[in-house]
Formats: sequence, C-alpha cells, structure tokens
Amino acid sequence: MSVDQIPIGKFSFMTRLSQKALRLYDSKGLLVPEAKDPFTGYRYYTVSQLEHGMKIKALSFLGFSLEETAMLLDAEDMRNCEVIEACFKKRLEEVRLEIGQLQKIEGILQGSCKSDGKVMEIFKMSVTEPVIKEVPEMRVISKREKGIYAVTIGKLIGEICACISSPENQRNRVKVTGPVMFICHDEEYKETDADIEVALPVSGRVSVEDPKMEIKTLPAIKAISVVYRGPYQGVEAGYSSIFAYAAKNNLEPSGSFDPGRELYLNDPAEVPEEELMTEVQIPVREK
Amino acid sequence: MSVDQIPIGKFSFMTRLSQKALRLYDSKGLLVPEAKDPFTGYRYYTVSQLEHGMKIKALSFLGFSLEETAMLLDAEDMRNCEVIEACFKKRLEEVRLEIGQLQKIEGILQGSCKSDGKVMEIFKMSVTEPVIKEVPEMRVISKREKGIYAVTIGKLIGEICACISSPENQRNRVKVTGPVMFICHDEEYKETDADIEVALPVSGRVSVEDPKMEIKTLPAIKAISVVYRGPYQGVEAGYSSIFAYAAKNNLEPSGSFDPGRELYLNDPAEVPEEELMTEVQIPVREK
DNA sequence: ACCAAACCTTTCCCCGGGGAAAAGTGAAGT
DNA sequence: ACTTCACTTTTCCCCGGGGAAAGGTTTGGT
Repeated sequence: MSVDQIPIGKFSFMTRLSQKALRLYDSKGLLVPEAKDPFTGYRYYTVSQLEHGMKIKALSFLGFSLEETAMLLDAEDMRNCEVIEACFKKRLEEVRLEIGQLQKIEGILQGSCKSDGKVMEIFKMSVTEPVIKEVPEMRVISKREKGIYAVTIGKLIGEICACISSPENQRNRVKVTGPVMFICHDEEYKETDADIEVALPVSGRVSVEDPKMEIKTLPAIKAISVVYRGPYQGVEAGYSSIFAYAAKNNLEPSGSFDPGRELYLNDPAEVPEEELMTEVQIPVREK
Repeated sequence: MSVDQIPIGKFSFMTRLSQKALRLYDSKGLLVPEAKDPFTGYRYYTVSQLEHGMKIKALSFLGFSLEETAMLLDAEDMRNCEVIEACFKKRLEEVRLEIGQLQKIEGILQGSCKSDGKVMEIFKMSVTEPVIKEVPEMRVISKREKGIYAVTIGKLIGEICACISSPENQRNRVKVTGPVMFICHDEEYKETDADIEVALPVSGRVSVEDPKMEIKTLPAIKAISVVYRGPYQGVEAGYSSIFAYAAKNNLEPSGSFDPGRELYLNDPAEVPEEELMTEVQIPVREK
C-alpha cells in the first residue's frame, strides 16, 4: 500500500468518520475517494483528503444537513463569507428553538418524576366542561401566513402588536377589545406548512401598512367552547372533549366552512406555562 | 356517517395527529381503527379512541419512540407505575444530554457569528507540531467498558477517581503520577458501543474492589504525539495531523496491535472548553 | 502455493414520519 | 344516472446513517 492509497478502514480510523458515513459521502459527492479500483470497487483515499473529511465532520457535528454541508464547503472554497454567515445564523436560530423545546420537555418530565406515584397525571389535562356559545361578530386586525405553528403564531402576534402600537394608531385611540386568537384554516392537521391566521379584536380607526395585514369582521358563530389550562402542547385535550361532546349531543362541527378558533387568554410571558389558559371554539350546527 | 364511524380525515383534525402518523400507528398496532371496511380498506375511528390518540400525542411530544410509547400505554393499563417511572427517568437523562449537546453547538455558532469575517475559523483547530515520543511503561489503574464516548468516559473517570480516593488507598499513600487517559481499542470509529478504556497512572499499593477495575502496566511505546487545544469534539484535528505526519515520514501507525491514547491534560471543570488540552498519541513503527 | 483472517463491496431493513403520485370510493349536485 | 369533487387507499423516495447479510479481495503466515 503506497502512502496515498488509504483504504476505507484506515481512513475511517484516521478521520473518526464511520465507514458507513464515508460511503454515504462518496455517493452524495461530498467526499469522493481520490481513486477507486475499477474492478473491485475498493475506495482509496489520500492524506490530503483528511482535512476535507474533518471539515465535514465539524459541520455535521454542528447539525448541518449534508446538503448544507456541501454548500458551505463550496462557499468556503470561493471565500463567499456572506453565504456562510447566513447559514450559520439560520442554524443558530434552529438550535435555539430546539433547546427551548427540549427544556420544556425537561420541565414536564422533571415535574412528573418528582411527584412519584403521580406519573400518570401527564395523561390528564385540565379542561372545563364544554358549553355552547353564541360568539358575536367581531372587528379584528389579522394576518394570515403559512408556516410552523410554534414559530409562525408567535411571529404574527408580534407583528400585529407592533402595528397597533404604532404612533399613528396610538393617536387614533385604537383599543384592543379581546384576547389574541388563532384561526386554524387546515382541515387536516399538519405540523409544517400549516395555514395560520392570527387575529386581534380592535376598535377605532386602525391604519395598517403591511399589505398582508387585514382589517375585517369575523362572522358571528355558534360554537362549542372549552377552556384548557396547561402548557400549550396539551391543547388537543380541549379538542378531544369538544368532539366527544358534539358526538353525544348530535351536533356537527362545521369545520369545512367555518374554521375553529383558539383564544389565548393570558400571556406566556407573564404566567408559568402550567397556568396558561386557552379557549378552544369549534363552530357547530344541528344535524 | 354514524356517530362512531369517523374517517381518518376528521379524526386527524380532532386529534391534531397527521393522517400519515395515524396510518403508521395503525400499522404498528399502536392505535388501530375500531372498524375497517373490508372492501375499500377505509379506516373508521370512534369517539372513544380520541383519548387514546391524545395520550400517544403527548408521549411522542416528549420524544418517546413508538415502541416506548406502546409500552408506556400498556403499563398504564396495568397500573404498572414502576415501569413508567423508570422510562421517564431514562428519557429525562437523554433530554438533558441532548440539551447539553445543543448548548455546546449554540456556543460555537454564537462565537463564530459574532466575530464576523472570522466565520472560517471554525475550520481551523489549533494543534501543535507532531513529535515522536518514547513513552515509558506506566503502572495504571484502569477500567474498560463499552458505551458512548461522551457518557462512558466521564463515568469511568468518576469511578476511578472515587476508587483512588477511598480511605484505604489514602492511607496507603497512593499517588496519581500522570494525567487521566483514554485508550481507544476500536480500529474503526464507531459512536455507540465503542470499546473504551480509561486509565490513570498511579504509584503505591493500590487496592480495588470493583472486579472490573484492573491494576496493570501499560507497555512502553514509540508514538507520534500532538497536543490539541480546544473543545473536545474537534480533537480529530489532532488525529489528522498525526496521520499526515506519519505518511510524510514513512512511519506506520501500529494501530491494530497497540491502541492509541488520549491524555486529558487539564480539567474541564476548571478551564473553559476552548482551553482544554488533549494530547493524542498514536503508536508507530518504522516501515 | 495455499489457507484463513481481515478487509472490502453491495444490498436490504430500521427509525418517524413528510411529500408526492396513481388509483379506487363517497357524497352531492345536476 | 352521471359527473365531479373531495376523500381515501397504497406505494415509493427522502432525511443520516446503524446493523446485518452475502459475497469478492488482499494480506500474512506456513
């Protein structure tokens, strides 16, 4: 074996990349062995490829996908700093989101591990009795967008709040007349690319700049409503008790033609998440 | 559609589980629709299945695998609290590990995003010039185990330290004569189930309790050594520069017959991780 | 020169779904 | 009765490898 004819096993040992990973990188063109025996198919790497392998390892440690990794390495060759920086910032955002997510989970697990014997309580979320409500029509400022729930709802709330607290709207005595609500336009549940509308009831002469932001009147609806209390990701308990109630009382959720709403009754920035209150309203009609 | 003949679309809307997920749960036996049309294959769920669906959603939000979820739900039915608790504790450990991991990544990304223009520096890790060293033989206390690097090494170090600081060994004036080291018995690199030995040079009359802990003498070796400075996950830079040096100087790493060693020259509890020093030694012989 | 051990190759299944395509079916309106 | 649209079904490919199997190769020792 000449110096620059390193078979995969040794190269794996040198770079601390598994053989499996190396073969994958070969097939994706990320790290193609310098030589390949045409008969046996044996891969042969060179010493100069060590460094490249390590860069790949560093980037995938940071959680970049192979596609992004390839792009970053290209950009590095071209000294295209901006692309790299943008990509890093994006990843930083993602990582922070994941950390937040995991910390929530940690809190929940910790809570239920401490209070031993009460482990089962995870399964029970507190939900009020369903009631039928006549919800009057409402004038709202709203914006609709596609995205991921956890991200997009927060973003839209921020944008709407920023808008109504603009100097002009302050001067016009624009007032908020109800809690912020989320209107779910998807029939089927989907985590990504969900069709999300966030609305905030207002009164007064509102002016908007953003062309995608609307002032409109939500129709009056007859809905089954429950109030769910607890961390947001358990909110489906509210949905489930509504649908059970509807089935029992011979009502039909008119989902397709009038979307369901969620009202955020208090502010996650002010109360711990176990005390968050969310009202779920699903429009119904008699069968 | 009778009340308890809910097709998949509506059930998806009610439980906030995607159709894709529901079909998967069906095929795995986690949540099998109450009825299935034998001709068309249509799945029909019932209102009473809503609750079960929500439990699955809660557990998978917590990051349990489908297999674990199935087990947990079984255990809940049998009121088998211990199993549940054990499973939760295990998951809590995992989550904490993941959080730690992500926070490291966050730190690195943050560091390189702030100092703009220096984004490329990620790619360069600081490594000293390789040197050839005659490493003398050494009497060590060691323990060998299979596991995951990040977890097992720390664990073994703890156990060994606990052992040498036991009252009996203190009385016998047992002394630590060198840095703690990790001996890598795997030829190929593997992340999980790695064959890990941790050793600490000692002198004096050492007594051990743990039957898996050994007192032995590591052979003298001739090795290429570099000192790597920086956070541990960049240590492969050290390996890479060693192998490049070996190739250039016509030396052959005798990996298979004498394993490589890593010496941890300072303590992660005392210095920030950018100042961690790790010496890598790869035994060689002339070709 | 031969054998065995160590090494390499490819292929297929697994995780937990998302996305898309091709095809069959239901309910509703004309 | 017909069409049409909305719904459902299946199957296949994707992420980033880990694990295993079945088979060819190279090396080292005798």
